[in-house]
Amino acid sequence: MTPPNPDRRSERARRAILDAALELCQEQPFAGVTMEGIAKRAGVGKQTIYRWWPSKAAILLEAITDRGTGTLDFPDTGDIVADLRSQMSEVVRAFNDPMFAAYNRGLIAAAQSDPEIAAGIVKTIIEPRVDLCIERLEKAQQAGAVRRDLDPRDIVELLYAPLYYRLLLHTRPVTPDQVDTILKLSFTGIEA
Amino acid sequence: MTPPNPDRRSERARRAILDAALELCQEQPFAGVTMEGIAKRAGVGKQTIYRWWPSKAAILLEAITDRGTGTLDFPDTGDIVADLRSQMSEVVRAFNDPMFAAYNRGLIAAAQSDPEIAAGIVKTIIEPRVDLCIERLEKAQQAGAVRRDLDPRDIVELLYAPLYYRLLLHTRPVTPDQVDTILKLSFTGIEA
DNA sequence: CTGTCAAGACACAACGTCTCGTCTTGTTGT
DNA sequence: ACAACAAGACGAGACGTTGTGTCTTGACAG
Repeated sequence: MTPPNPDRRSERARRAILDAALELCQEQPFAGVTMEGIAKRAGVGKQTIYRWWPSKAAILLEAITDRGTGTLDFPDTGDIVADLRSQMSEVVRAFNDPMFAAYNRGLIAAAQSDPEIAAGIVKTIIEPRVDLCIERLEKAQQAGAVRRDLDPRDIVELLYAPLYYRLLLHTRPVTPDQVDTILKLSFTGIEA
Repeated sequence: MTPPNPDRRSERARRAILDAALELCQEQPFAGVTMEGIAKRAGVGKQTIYRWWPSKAAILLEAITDRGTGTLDFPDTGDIVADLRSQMSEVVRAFNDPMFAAYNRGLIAAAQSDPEIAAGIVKTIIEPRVDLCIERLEKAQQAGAVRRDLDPRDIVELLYAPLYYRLLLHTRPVTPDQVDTILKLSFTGIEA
């Protein structure tokens, strides 16, 4: 009935819930994690979870953004290709970390039937990183290393989409080699 | 105990189940479809479903491949860019069909926690289409329209991944414009 | 003293297994 | 060829189990 009062919220319970959710996701596929399991592990009443979160995906999303990978920066050595390679390789490394891959796959799967989660993923995970990459690409455009008549947002998509494609469609493993391939194809073009 | 005998399987029940599954997926998100609901709609015992399929995703996968889009061909007018544009636009149209988009999203979401479904999607949906595109690209390479030092499989990924990226990450809507953008970027390259 | 907390009871829904009695299908005996 | 038969898939639904989301209780903290 009456909405909960955030001022009186227990920070201890909140952390316990986020920690428990992350732990359980490491031990089993995201689909197998339950609200009851999280409550049990966290030593918390179910009501306390339902009071603050609408779904387990929402918990995981907050847990991940809370332990924000920290710095979140984009290298700038002056060599755009080298900078992209190092940043994209970071993503490859993350996708090959079983835990991180599980988080991503689980969240994106949940997003397919939950628009709020989809919006949350874009806003808190994707967009900040895309924006950094766009900034770097704009500098490269001004430096004359990248064509100026292209929308940096489209370039980001062209570069990173193939990584997500393999992660989610399970066609081929995501490897460091793929980064080199993507960069070669997208920079010089496929036209003869 | 004893495995079921496919020779004695009722084709009527099989079709009723596939039809019911498709119907229900059109009426609600895939996550809301249940085995019991399918059985009810199909006028079928639950055991009959569990005897032949391991999960609802497996049913949907078979239902889709059964109503195979039929022809499944890749145009060849001699103009590789025009051919790619028309075929990719077909994918865009499919992704914008609410029903088809729901199927795809639901299946791919299920694939994130079910390796068999993932393998099934790749084998029966993705791969045949990728192979056709590869064939067409190889012709274009021989005709001198596309660089010969590139693996056609990588090119297919570069072209189609951005479509799936938007479909699954929900960043921007999948539009016909996107096809033009992808073709422009990937053919001429982003390097200045 | 008001509202969150931990704990768990509660009704509900779907799961996957099972048990019926019926119907279909392929085999066998005449 | 054709009936009688056995094997097994069928529709229906009961069953125990599990997770859902809400509600109740008493303790405790702001």
